[in-house]
Amino acid sequence: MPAHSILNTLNDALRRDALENIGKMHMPAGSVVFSAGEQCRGLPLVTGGSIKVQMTGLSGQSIVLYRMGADDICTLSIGCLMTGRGYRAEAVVEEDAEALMIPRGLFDRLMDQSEDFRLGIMESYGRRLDDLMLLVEEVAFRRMDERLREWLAARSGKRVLAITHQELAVELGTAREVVSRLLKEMERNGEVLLSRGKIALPGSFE
Amino acid sequence: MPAHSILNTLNDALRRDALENIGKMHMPAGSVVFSAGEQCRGLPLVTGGSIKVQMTGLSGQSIVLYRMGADDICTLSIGCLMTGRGYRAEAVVEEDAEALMIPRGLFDRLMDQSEDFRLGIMESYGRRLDDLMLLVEEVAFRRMDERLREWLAARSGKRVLAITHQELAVELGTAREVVSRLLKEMERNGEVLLSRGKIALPGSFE
DNA sequence: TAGCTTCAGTGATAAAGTCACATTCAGCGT
DNA sequence: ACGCTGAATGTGACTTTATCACTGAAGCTA
Repeated sequence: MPAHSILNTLNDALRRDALENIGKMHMPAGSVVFSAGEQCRGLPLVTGGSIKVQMTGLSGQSIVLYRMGADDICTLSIGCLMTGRGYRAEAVVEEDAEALMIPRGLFDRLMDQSEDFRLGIMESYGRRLDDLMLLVEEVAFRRMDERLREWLAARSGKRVLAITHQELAVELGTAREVVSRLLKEMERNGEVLLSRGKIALPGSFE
Repeated sequence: MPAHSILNTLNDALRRDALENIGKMHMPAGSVVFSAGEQCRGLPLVTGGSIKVQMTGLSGQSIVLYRMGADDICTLSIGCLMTGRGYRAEAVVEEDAEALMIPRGLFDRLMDQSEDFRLGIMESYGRRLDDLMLLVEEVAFRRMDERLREWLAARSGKRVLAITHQELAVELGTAREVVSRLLKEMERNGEVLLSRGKIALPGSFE
């Protein structure tokens, strides 16, 4: 079965326990892992693919909070698991994803009996808090044109991005018109090449 | 000693352990609990007063992320404690505060041996994540005049707030001028009464 | 009371968000 | 191949927020 590094350090007894109780999930791109208000039924350990977590405000506008990929832990689920409150955000699969689902009982046993498991969970939590703090700062203080350029630069491995302006607006937490205008400006500068649902980055058209 | 509810459920052995190893801290208003980059030396359990956690961006601008009060746990410290990375934010005492400082070793023992302690830590983490997610949404999408009014309304218990426009700007993650203009507008509407370093709320001057 | 320092007010301008609508494109059915 | 339709994009007009560069006012201290 696809491994998750947090399981590597378990002793034989716990490993057996884990093998018996872990559920395996395959989720095709586009599927919704959980949505706002929903109850949590276990802790997902992501083993592959890409999942984005986003929230929708009262205003109806959405913003992407962070992504999960191979070897990530869905820290957000732990809080829901422990308190019984529903999710505040929703998670959508971007690239076909796989995850191991740890049910509540097993989670409690692992937390009780494995120091390394606890350590992994705590580290994951810490990283998530850091991410969110950085996001707050970015949203509050940074200029949108810089943030857009950085978002694109971070994905310059792909020569052509298949994304609409609306989706990009949700990534950055802004309005579609703002993204459209900035991209148009960038196209005039020769920084990108636009077509319906696609953004071609330099290197792909020079 | 001032209690923290997370310690209430410990059994006798752990309680003794705790009593022997917990450090007690008194911090006067204005003192800095920790600042950015600093290493973490233990987990603070806040038992009284008020501490604000804020971060300063690359731009040099700051924003208040959240506050801690009686019975709160400084979740942010756990990540630093586990990974050894420095704090990304800073914490400043607003109203004289007290906290119990749990050193790393004791924290590990409590996490190992008390299910309730673990539960308390996880719940605290969950709440903090929720807070930060809500803050992201607020900063990204809500109007500044509404946010300012809500901030003031949440403190309408005090008839007169002793705060400068600059401090208020940090609370909301905006510029001082913006706060000044909005407050001036509110004063024209009779919603507040301004004087140097003070904001008088309705009820105090009607 | 003169001089300093901090706090607050304000005009000008740029960036970003909002609203309303026009235009363009891709896919689909006939 | 043609025209329809819905989604995606373009854009003007206007408001809100951010930034810059000051001015003025309040309180403190020597």
